[in-house]
Amino acid sequence: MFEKFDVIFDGKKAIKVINIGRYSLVDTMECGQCFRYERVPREDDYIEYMTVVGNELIRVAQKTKGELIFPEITDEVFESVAVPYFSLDRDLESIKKSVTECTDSEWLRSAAEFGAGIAILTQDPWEALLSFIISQNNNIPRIRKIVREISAEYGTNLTLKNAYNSCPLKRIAGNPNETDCKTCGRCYTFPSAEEILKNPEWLLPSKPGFRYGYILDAAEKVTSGEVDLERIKAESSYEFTLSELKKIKGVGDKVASCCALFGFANLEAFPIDVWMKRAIDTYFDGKLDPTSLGPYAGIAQQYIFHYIRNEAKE
DNA sequence: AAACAGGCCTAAA
DNA sequence: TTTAGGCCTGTT
Repeated sequence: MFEKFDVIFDGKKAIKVINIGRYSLVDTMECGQCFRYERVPREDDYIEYMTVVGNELIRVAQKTKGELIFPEITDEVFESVAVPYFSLDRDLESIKKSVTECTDSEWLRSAAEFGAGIAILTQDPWEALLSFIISQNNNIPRIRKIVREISAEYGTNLTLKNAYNSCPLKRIAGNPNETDCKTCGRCYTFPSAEEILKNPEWLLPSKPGFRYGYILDAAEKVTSGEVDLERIKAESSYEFTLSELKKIKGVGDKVASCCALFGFANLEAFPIDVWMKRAIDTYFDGKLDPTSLGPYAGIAQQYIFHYIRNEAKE
């Protein structure tokens, strides 16, 4: 179980968390499970990100694996937002142990060792659903751009609410205009299904292309309750999550399983995309039964995904 | 300039 | 039940 205590960071009160295994902030944020993270440039050797979670702008920094610092966060936001989102309650080491005990593959064991610091975030199901609908036949920079622009179009700017007392992203080189939040789009809340349905044409400037109809169908079915996200969460069954989400046009196995894993915490979900297909062909003789990997097959998937994409780099 | 990007839908075997 | 083409847009 993690421990937390107050520290001074950037001259202000922050919360430091320790005893979270080998938690790696970089690997967790950049393994492709979420799209709204932003790296904040720093002078020192901390790695810092900011991200919008629900109605909160969260900053998080790391210098040493297994330790996290949340600058300027209140205890209330830490407990109610940061702990669940960053899955600080999950024991990464025992998850890794479970995965390695479920396989004979030396390659997968190496992948698990390599990716032991990856935590599966617990994202908002609706935002995850839309993000992965947008992700299809698309690349990550553009996915992130579309999500940002949709947020800026509909959402609320959280900059002023931030105790940082200014935009934490002023230091980000990619921000085209330091004073124009709408153009930057990084500090906005994500719109609800109802909000999108009220002004669907606001989606168009982000150029979602053929995904436009899919987003609309998702918004309609979620608003009407035909796809009941609350109930899916309550049932907490992977099979049920998949079958419900696949009622939405544009949601197939891959998008549904990503949403199950990253939005509904169905940790046995095993999304198979082109990268996974390649990995299975190359390292598992073309066949790998996800259920054989146990209750944390989804984390195994992340190990594999992360390993094939980064193995050569380190 | 053609192919591809962390898919899915539809039509046709 | 499986397979090929097409799809918006942007980048290489």
